[in-house]
Amino acid sequence: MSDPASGPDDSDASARPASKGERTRQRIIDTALDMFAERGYDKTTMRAIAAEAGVSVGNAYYYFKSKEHLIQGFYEQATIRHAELTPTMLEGKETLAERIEAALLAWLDIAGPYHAFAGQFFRNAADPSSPLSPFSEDSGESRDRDIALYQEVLEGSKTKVPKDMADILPEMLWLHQMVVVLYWVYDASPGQEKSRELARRTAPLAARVVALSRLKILRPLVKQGEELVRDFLITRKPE
Amino acid sequence: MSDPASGPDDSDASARPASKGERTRQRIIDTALDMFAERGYDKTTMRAIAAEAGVSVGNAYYYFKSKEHLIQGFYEQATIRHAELTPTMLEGKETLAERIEAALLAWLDIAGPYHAFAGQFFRNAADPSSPLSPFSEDSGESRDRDIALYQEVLEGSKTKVPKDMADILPEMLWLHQMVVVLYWVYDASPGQEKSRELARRTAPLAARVVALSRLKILRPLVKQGEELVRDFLITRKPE
DNA sequence: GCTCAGAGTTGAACATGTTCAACTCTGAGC
DNA sequence: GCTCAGAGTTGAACATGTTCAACTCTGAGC
Repeated sequence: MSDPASGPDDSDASARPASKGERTRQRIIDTALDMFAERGYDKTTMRAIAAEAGVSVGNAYYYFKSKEHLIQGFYEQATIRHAELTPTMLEGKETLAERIEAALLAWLDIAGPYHAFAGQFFRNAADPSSPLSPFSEDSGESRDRDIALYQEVLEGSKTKVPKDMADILPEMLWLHQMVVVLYWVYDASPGQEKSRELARRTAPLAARVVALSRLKILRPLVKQGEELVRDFLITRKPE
Repeated sequence: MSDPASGPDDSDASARPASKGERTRQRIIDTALDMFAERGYDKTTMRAIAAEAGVSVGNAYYYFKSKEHLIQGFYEQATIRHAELTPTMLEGKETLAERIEAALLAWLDIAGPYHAFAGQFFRNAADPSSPLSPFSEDSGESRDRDIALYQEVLEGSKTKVPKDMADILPEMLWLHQMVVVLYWVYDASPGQEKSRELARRTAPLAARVVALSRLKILRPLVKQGEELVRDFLITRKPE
């Protein structure tokens, strides 16, 4: 049962001299992502990846349960870099709109090189039965990292947030990002410029919605929306 | 170039004695959907479908470019039945909230039996490079049918709709449906009861948003949201 | 009724993801 | 330094989606 292929050693980038296994694993995923970016997911066979990485096909399967699981490496790597890159871009930005925009653009910067195989990537994201979906248990770590980032986006801003919404706002902003990412996946414009435009135009809107949420007339609406998110979204990951 | 496998004869259910080809095609898709619903998408091999339908594997590929294209048959069939079923369910319903809810629940009723392989279905929906995505050219007919349905939902209601929003509202309600469908795909609750609850709770919210959109304070927000949808969503399908 | 272009059909061959029994290497424990 | 459990690795065998050259059938046009 013990799910051998989920990765013999999944641990963080601690010290540890990186066992032989860890190095092999890293070599396989690096090779795979390079090849995906270069010639696309479908065009890259497991045999080719194995050959290029200097291992046998079977060995690749020792570390990654399936070809699709290699994609999770992309998601993981992307959120890690997103978490690294965003704080720098947030510096000096004080309005919520600017900060949201910065976080979104940072993501687009990072994901850019992989746009070519993004479709294939999202194929998995949309399949709940596979453990690769951003909503799945397996992706929990990556997703949480990204949600935490939006908490930072919020906390550093001057915008006052209604107390009872503070908890779920990061989740909602993360959802907003998911929408942008979804658009990006479909974006055929050169350099995915339209996605960047979407981020730029959508960020102040999101910020304004947050600000307006304090209005009396909107109170019941906001309240219900909040409950909705709480009941239907957060429930999903029991701790 | 002429894309032979997209279906030698795609025409509507007109009279016409149904050529041999049409019948074969129908037999294949019927068999496939049955088997998908029964044992799942992955577990159903093309060989099995062909055998069960009484044709050769190659013949199945004559009618459907790939296994995934069989899934488009599902989407098509679902929207056709949705368009048939909803009007009955709308009868006597006058408030916008009730009507939206009815349309959503109708969809859930229809899709219910296929929930088991919905994940696999959405895998395609999320891949823009494949022509199966609901946003793609190929799915245009099905999607438009569904959007038209929401126009009916709106028109039959008593709620007054701001003139400048009338055009895009059906699209927005369709997007709303997409969100519910997306949730449904991930829904692991027995009988997908949570999705129905989501539809029920979300319908009045959507209706209220439509109603509130006339408020002066919200005017700029609504205006921008509308432009956003127009610029980023409707652009997609040039005519 | 005959002809023939093209629709319809076949199944073996191919491409590629995945599994598995067998082997080799590593490093903790003595 | 020896031992051995278990990590790491192999490649042939397998499963299944897809292609394609060859064949057969159909029905419009004469």
